[in-house]
Amino acid sequence: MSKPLSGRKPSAKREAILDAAQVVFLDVGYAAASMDGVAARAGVSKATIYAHFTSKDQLFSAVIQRRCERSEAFQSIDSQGDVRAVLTGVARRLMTLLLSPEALAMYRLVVAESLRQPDLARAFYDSGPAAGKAQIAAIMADLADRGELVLDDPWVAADQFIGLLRTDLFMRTLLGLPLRDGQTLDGVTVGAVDVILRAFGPKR
Amino acid sequence: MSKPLSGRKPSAKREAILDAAQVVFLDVGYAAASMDGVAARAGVSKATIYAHFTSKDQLFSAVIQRRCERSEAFQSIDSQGDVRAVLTGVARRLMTLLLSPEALAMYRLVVAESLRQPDLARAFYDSGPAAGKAQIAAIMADLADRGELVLDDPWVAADQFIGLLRTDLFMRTLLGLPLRDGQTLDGVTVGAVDVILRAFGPKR
DNA sequence: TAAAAACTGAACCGCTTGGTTTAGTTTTGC
DNA sequence: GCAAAACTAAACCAAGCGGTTCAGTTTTTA
Repeated sequence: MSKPLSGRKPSAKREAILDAAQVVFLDVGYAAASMDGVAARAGVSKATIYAHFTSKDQLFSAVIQRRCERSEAFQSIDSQGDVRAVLTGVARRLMTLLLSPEALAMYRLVVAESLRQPDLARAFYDSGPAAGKAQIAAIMADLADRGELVLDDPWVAADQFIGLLRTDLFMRTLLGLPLRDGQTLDGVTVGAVDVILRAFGPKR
Repeated sequence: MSKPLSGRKPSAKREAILDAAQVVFLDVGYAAASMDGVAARAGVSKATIYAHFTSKDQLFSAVIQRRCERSEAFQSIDSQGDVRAVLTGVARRLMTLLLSPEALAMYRLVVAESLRQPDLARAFYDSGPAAGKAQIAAIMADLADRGELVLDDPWVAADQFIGLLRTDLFMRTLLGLPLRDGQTLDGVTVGAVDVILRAFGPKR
């Protein structure tokens, strides 16, 4: 009858609903997900859901927002050490993140709904691609300061580095297609680092 | 009463249905699109749709397939001339294709449905990303033969070249977010070509 | 011109959906 | 220990969906 307006105190039920909704949405997609399904999975009555969230849209949005806030993909990367080693570490980390089933599911969802729910697209972009790029740009700027790289603009370089990682391997995985023979995470990683080093390495 | 099994003769109604379905699907997404809506837009009765297509799924599939078959993105590219000019031409062409509203809408759709409709994902991949990559790889192989590039594997290089183009600009456009200041198609194009030339150019 | 095929439009079916309500039960806070 | 708040289960609603049917009209074809 009355909504728990109580700030965002992590009510147990509320969390259960969000957890269940996350699973259902990421699993079957936005449109195919039903509120009854979410309620069942959460072990909660449908009325309770509507006591916490005003609509399916809003629940969906809350799910994505929460997942976004939680992502701390690149905290604590040490930019010390050999350039190649640093870049390889970053690349491998980003690759495993990009290729993780949850990240892919989320990407599929957000991309599909982005035009219908611009706020969501923004939230996703800011806490996903933009945040990652910022971290990588910072690292590359560091390397440039140490003279290990020669960069006009670390942001552009970071952008290009990421692009070199999101290649065919990513596309195939995203689409659920089998990988080609010899198409490996490490292969792509090494290839990208090679290109970056040849393009921006100090040895000229 | 009887279905026009007549091969794939381009019946006028059939085309009208496909056209309308394409607009509707690409516009509102698969789930949100209704057969009544398609019928209305096609100026056709719903029964006629079901005389030509067995289900919503199949209609959707037919729409995507048709769009895929039609794409002849890179026919007639001359790999003669200055390396930089050739690469820039290719890049600009690919960028405009990638950023076109229809291509983006299609990408959103297919990515969203890929897990539910694997055949569709495959068809899209083969006639889209894979076909493009093949064309670009061929061009790069040409350039390598002429000694303008030094490549281990033109396929890998093509993959990386494409990756360098599908960067932040693409992501933002895909998500419907406004572009950053100074974020232009030409900027990305030039940047990608620069990297490729520095990484694979002959002057060492 | 006449039979066959394609098409219409609207009614219709069964089902699911998002969302609400109600009446009653449990949990919580003080 | 009690009142307020949270929750439940189930019924319920209106709407929209994919898909079918059908009686009647138009178009094709030869």
